[in-house]
Order: sequence, then structure tokens, then C-alpha cells
Amino acid sequence: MRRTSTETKAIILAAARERFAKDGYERGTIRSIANDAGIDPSMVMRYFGSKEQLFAAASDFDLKVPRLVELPREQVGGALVRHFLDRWEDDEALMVLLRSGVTNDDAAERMRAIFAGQLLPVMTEFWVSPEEAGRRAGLAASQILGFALCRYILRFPPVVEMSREDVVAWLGPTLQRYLDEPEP
Amino acid sequence: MRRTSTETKAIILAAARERFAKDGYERGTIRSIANDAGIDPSMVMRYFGSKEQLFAAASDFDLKVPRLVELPREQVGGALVRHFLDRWEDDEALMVLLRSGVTNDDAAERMRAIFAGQLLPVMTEFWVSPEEAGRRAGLAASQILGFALCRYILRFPPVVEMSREDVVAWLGPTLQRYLDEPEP
DNA sequence: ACCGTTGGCCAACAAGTGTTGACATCGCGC
DNA sequence: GCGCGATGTCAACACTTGTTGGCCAACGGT
Repeated sequence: MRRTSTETKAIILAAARERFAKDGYERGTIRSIANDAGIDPSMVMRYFGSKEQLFAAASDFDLKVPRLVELPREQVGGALVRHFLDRWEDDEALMVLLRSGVTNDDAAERMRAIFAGQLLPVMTEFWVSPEEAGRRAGLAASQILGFALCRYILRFPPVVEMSREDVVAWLGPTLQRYLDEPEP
Repeated sequence: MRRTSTETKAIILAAARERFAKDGYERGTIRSIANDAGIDPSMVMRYFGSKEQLFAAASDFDLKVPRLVELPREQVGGALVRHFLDRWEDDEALMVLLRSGVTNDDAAERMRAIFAGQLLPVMTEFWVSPEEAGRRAGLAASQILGFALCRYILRFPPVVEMSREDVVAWLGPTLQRYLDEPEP
């Protein structure tokens, strides 16, 4: 086979995302990734430098949280749930991060950065106090991540079987409350 | 040093719990555990047979969910939150399972078993339909695990900083709603 | 005082890891 | 055609992993 370097780089990156999403950082070996990509392990090194840098590339992504302030306030919770369900199912990077962030400090730091840089600012638009916005964003994150954990990773049967609209109907009000409810 | 075999076995088990809780299954190596215990790695093998069996012993535990039906119904959510905060902070096995269940299939299966065998029965006491009880238990688990994930593992600052009573005040009503709210 | 049992350590194994460098092979510009 | 850089392969490295078996030393009953 003979390809342009950017092509093979993309192939490797795709294989890495799948592997890391399925196995996490430690068990996602360079050899297995190279094998999935049908390529020699040394190519992975050549194009990405090290396993860490490959992981960084594979877990680089954007939450793409929409501008929620523009919605009628009572719809924000449901919109958030829908957005994250979509995001979760079409971008493996989120799974990569969750699978790896639990055992790998770099990945955990990356998640904190995404939380602070991408979710928190959205919440800050609703609440002036940054501390309060932080708590509310943290609570929302805990429910979103916890649900993804149970549905996509631990695969608790009742959680897996819920329909998309069931999920929205159950989690939407929870997030709405974390947004609106006066602090205790 | 010279000890009785049950003593050293307990020492090894304690070290294993700590290691697995901190590093998860893959990175919690037998050598590191033996080192923490001040003991030769071969002893670990002798007393536990294999890494898998050691892990099984280290992650064996009881949720100890109290008999919630005996409480005034409107206090169940708060009681659940308090119970799990306690449970989480005094038994490392929960952390072991969460850290490992994300990348290790055996550990995930163990979590499903605990969910189905220890949390679900409690919910079933409140709702006759097993499917409905399953969904409600799954939602509760998603919020509980997600919060633990953000507080103890990913360490999102605002979530770490919340006081115990803040947590109860925020999460209690969420769990209460997953228990009481009519299905959508 | 002896000897078997018991608790402990050491060295080694086979397998798998990230990583490296030397070598082959293709394709384009001269 | 020739050469050269880009693309790809192979074999090996140093290291870590779980696991094994042999050896040592202390104890306890006789």
C-alpha cells in the first residue's frame, strides 16, 4: 500500500479513537491500534511521536455546547440532555476521555479542562456568581456523566433500554432544577 | 519478619484495596501491591492464586443499603444520599470497582451484579412492576455514581468543595424524584 | 536435639509493552 | 534513466508484567 502521509495519519487516528474508546488508555496498545489500521507500529510513532501524543490527538474534541441563553429558560434542561445524547453517540472522543480519565491523570486533567472551559462558561451566562455557576455546572456534569457511565460503559440493562425520549423526560427536569432551583 | 498466614493475607488484601482504588485494575500491579505491603510478589500469588482472584477479593463488598421502606417516604432521597456518601468514604471497595469497572469487563459485570442484587431490590419494595423499579433504580444509580465520579475520581473542583449537607440538599430531591415522580 | 511444617525471599520464565534504527520500496523531478 | 525524499517494513532494544519453582530460615512438637 502507498498513501499520502496525511491519509495514513487519519487512518491511524481513527483506529486509535476506536481502540481507546473500547479499551481505555492502558489497554489500548500501540500494537493493537496499528494492527486495526493495518499498519506497522513504527508508523504510529513516526506520525505521532509517542503514545501520549497519540492519545492527546485522539481525545481532542469540542463539546459544542449550544448557546443555551437564547432558548426559553424552561427548555434548557431538555435541550442539554438532547445535546449530550447526540454528542455522546457521534463522537468517540467523549468515550475515550471517560474510559481513560478514570485511571489516567492526564486524561482526568483534560476532562477538568473541558469542564472548566466549555461547560462552566455556559452556566456562567445564567448566574453571575462564578462559584454558584461552578456548583450548578458540577451537578449537571455529575448527572450527565453518570448517565453515560451507566448506559454506555457499565451497561446497566434498564438504563441501556431506555428510549431517547424517556431519557429526556427523566433527566431534563433534573438538569433544569440544577439550573433554576435556588441554592440551599 | 514472621507472621501467621492470615495476618499477611490481610495485609496484602489491604494493600491491594488501596492500590486498586488509586490505580484501577490494569495499573495496580502485583509488584506494586507487594511492595506497599512490604512483601515479596510471590507471596501474593501463594495466598490469592492469581491477580484476578486477588482483585475479586479486594472488590468484594456490600452496599449495605438500609431498609428504606421503613422511613417516611419523603425522606428516602436524602437518606440514600447520606448513606452513599458514608459508604463511599469508608469502604475503598467502591472506589476499586468504579476505577476498574470502566476498563475491565469482569469488574463491570461485578457492578451490574451489585446493582441488580443490592440496589434494585430496595427499589422493588416501592414499585410492583420490576421494569419500572429497574428504570428508577438505574436513574438513581446514574446520579449517585456520576456524583462520585466527579467528586472522588475526576475531582472537579466545585464538586469536591461542596459540603456534605450541600450534597444532600442538592441530590436528595433528585433521588426523591426518581423514586416518586410518575413515569413519563 | 531433631525434623517437618510454615512463612518468606530470590531468580528466572515467557509474554507483552513503548520505542528505535536500519533497511527496503515506491514515485516524482531532473 | 537516476537519484532522492517520502512511505512503509522488520527486527531488535530495554523494560515491565503475571507467574513459577527452588531455596532459606524460623518455629513447634516430639
